[in-house]
Amino acid sequence: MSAGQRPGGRSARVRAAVLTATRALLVDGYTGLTVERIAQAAGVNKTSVYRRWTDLEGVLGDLLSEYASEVVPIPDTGDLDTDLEELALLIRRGMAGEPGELLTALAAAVPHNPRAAQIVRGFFAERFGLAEAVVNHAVARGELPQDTDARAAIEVLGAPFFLRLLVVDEPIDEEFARRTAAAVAAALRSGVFSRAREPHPVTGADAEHSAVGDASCSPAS
Amino acid sequence: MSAGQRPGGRSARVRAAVLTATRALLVDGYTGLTVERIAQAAGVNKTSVYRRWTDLEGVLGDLLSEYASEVVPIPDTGDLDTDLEELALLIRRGMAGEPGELLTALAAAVPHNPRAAQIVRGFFAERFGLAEAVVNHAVARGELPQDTDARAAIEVLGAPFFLRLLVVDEPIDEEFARRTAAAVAAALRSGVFSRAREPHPVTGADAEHSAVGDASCSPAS
DNA sequence: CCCTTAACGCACTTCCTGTTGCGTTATGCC
DNA sequence: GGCATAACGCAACAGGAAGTGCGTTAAGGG
Repeated sequence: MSAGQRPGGRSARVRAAVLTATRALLVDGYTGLTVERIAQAAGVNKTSVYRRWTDLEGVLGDLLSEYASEVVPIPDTGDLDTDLEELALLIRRGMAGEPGELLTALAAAVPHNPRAAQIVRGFFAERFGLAEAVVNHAVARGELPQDTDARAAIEVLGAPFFLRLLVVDEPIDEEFARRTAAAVAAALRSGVFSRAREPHPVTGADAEHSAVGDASCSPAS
Repeated sequence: MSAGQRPGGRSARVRAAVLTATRALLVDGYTGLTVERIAQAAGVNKTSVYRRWTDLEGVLGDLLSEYASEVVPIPDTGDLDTDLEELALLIRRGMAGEPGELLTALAAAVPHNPRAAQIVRGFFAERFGLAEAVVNHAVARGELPQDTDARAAIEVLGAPFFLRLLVVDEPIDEEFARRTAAAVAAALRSGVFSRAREPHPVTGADAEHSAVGDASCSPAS
């Protein structure tokens, strides 16, 4: 197998040095992060960085893909609430340090950098895809309707974290994570995420709100 | 009253020209948007732009504050589900065109521009604050517990929209808006957003909003 | 109508990112 | 060990956006 061209010591060393330096620079903020600075911190010439990654976002993307390749244990405790809560806490921890800064930096580049957009979207697609298992397990256990839209539920679960990370300046604490998870669990149980959305089949606790609209209110004119 | 220094025709004209030009440039994407380009499109020298706004983000912020000053009618139909759904559709429409591009551009600048961060956060704080009324009205009607955290609920409602706007590349359609609104409604009813959160009273087969029935039927608004 | 001066336009400089050409190093293979 | 060449370092360059000094225009009050 041809591993690139010449992956011998030096190339690997440069790559490692650059990624390590980038990580180090990321911890104290993305502001002013530039290829030149990274190269300097890595003890490498910026030309090498441009040659290998072509872009600042390329470096960040490479770094992100390292995190993406880390196997995260998707919770599977046999209980939907517990699984969602642990998942939320997992997301929270994942955003706490470097990955958070990394995502912030890449997300900022999305509007004017197609490659950055592709990288971030790919990351999300993969992570969300994995997380769907939590919902699908509950479906398999019969806790949720068969036609539950797992993807949509996970999106609602993850979104508040990113709002806080990217825009709002409020802490992403455990309380926040637990509450968000509980909200999604409640929504799931209500049947809102059924693809053919009809009032809850769950627990036979009929009582729809859809009844409100039709019969009782006959619009006069 | 001293309106600045000399608000006579020219200043106002330049200001209007710049903002209009910026709007026009925003519609076909934020990419490559720069002070120089705006000035050129406005038939104005870039020096004037820098003097007045000091920054590209300054111009965008000014534009955003115009949108912020537009009065949006917070839904108040007497029914939580309807209110939330209309609110979601309002958010959707608000993100459809220029404001969406505007928020995207400013959000991208947040990580490396404190002023942009302040502007965006201020915008969100105001808008979210207004939207809380929808929840608070429901509390006042007795549909929701007294200690419901309106802010948290609105955050969960709005977040998915921004995730799609800023990161993910999926359409923000009406179906999406309705589903998100329904999810938040379900979560609210489950008591998840009570500040003193107690283990689910969920699926309160009884706890029906039978009270809703009459209120929503207020004839001929 | 004139005078003061706020606000603008123009040309220029500065700064920083990203690129290129070329000589140098050291890897991988014989 | 020696050779071909991938990969790197260095320095100079290009391009574009931010910022500045100064002369010019026109608002607004007398």
